[in-house]
Amino acid sequence: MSHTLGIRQAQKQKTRQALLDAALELLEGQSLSSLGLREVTRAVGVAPTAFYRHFRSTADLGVALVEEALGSLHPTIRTALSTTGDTEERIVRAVELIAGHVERHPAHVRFIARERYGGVRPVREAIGEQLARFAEEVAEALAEDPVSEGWSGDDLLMLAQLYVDQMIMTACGFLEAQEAGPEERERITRLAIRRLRLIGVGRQHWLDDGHGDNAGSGTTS
Amino acid sequence: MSHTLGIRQAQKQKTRQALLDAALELLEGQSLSSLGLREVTRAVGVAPTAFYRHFRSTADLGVALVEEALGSLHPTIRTALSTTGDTEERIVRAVELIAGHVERHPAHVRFIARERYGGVRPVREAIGEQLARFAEEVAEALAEDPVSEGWSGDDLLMLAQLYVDQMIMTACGFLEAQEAGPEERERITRLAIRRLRLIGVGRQHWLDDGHGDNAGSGTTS
DNA sequence: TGTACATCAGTGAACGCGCGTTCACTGATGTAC
DNA sequence: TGTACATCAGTGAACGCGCGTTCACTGATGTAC
Repeated sequence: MSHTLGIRQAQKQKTRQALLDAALELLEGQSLSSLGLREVTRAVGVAPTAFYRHFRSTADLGVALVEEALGSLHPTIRTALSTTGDTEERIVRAVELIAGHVERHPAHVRFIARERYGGVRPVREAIGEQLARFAEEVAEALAEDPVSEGWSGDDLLMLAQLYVDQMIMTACGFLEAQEAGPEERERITRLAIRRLRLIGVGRQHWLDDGHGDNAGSGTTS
Repeated sequence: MSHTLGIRQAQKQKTRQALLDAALELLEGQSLSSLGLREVTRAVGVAPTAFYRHFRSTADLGVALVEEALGSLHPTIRTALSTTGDTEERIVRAVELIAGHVERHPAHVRFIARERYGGVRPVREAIGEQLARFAEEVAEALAEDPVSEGWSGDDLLMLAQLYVDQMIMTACGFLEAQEAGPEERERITRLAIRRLRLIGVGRQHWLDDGHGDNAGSGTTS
């Protein structure tokens, strides 16, 4: 096997990753729009000019970080979606998975939360696109569920986006709780579970309450 | 009446407000953590040193902006809460009120969205505190509603926070829609209404489904 | 009303510093024969 | 295997520039008599 990437390529990847890691760490105390190129290279221990071998600008690096951060979130979402059991079990499991993800990748979560509406347009757009794709994936999984019978695709996507937004807000809650302590973490867990329960109750009675046929139409006859 | 503030005080207030206005405008394209003091004074047309007569730092100015931005949101919330009518009417009215607010104060909304999880701690904390107060206010209003009979205070606060978060996310949606066009605005409106409907359905069946007695207790017997 | 003094919002020069970007370079790695 | 040349990740000096902060100042406004 000779496609071992070559020493040069491997070293380049290593430096690139070091730049990404250093940037992520520096971003814990500031926003991407104030992150300096020299700051990042200084943290890594390379010359400022080396930065340009990997990224055009810090905004470009930011887009790479979006891929990394949401790439690490994707498997967690897929696991949550493939969980079996009754509604309550799946809710608890989902919240546990989010808590675990925040514990493993706090800087990723912070970055996404901070830059989702942040000051760097290409990064904002990259996050928006990825989250839209997550929502589609969630909607597909929801469609498999017997509870979703009779739901319009539009409504399923609406619900999926609601779940994705909840996931991110819960993750932000856990992030803030990290500074506080384990009892705050516990509080956030219980709060998130009850939020999901309430949405779940709404979901179960959506059609009973006559909302099934409003979808996509502007008026109700 | 001699408490007309005096020429000096009035002029000082005027300059202070000009600094706030200029900062808010500059923040449309960047985050607070990259906003420069000289940038702001240049935009206003005063010397950089004049800044210090009003704020200790840009973070300090940011906290003042939080008060301004959430101060402008407060009346909108109070109006939404005091709206009468059935559930559907109140939902539609609430979404209209949010849309109107975003149209009147887009920069305020953008600032809050951007800095809620932004890189400047005192600003983040100021926003968190204010939003918590909004949630309490919403919870109090919800408690008045006959639908809330039998709800624990904890659950009411949970629901109130959910509504506050929805409000902010809807506002962000309208903000993004401003760049797109009126049909996107219409889409966001319909989406937000359906989200609130779903939460409303969950709210109406919360007790039926046996969630009323879980509140505040860690385990279910 | 007029005068003498105090206050203080805004000035402007000066400082040291770190920024992003350019450029020609070096020397290890890769490739062709 | 050995040699000659090409590639290219990382270097280091240099640039012009805007930054935050300091300081002593000015002159309009406020106040006491």
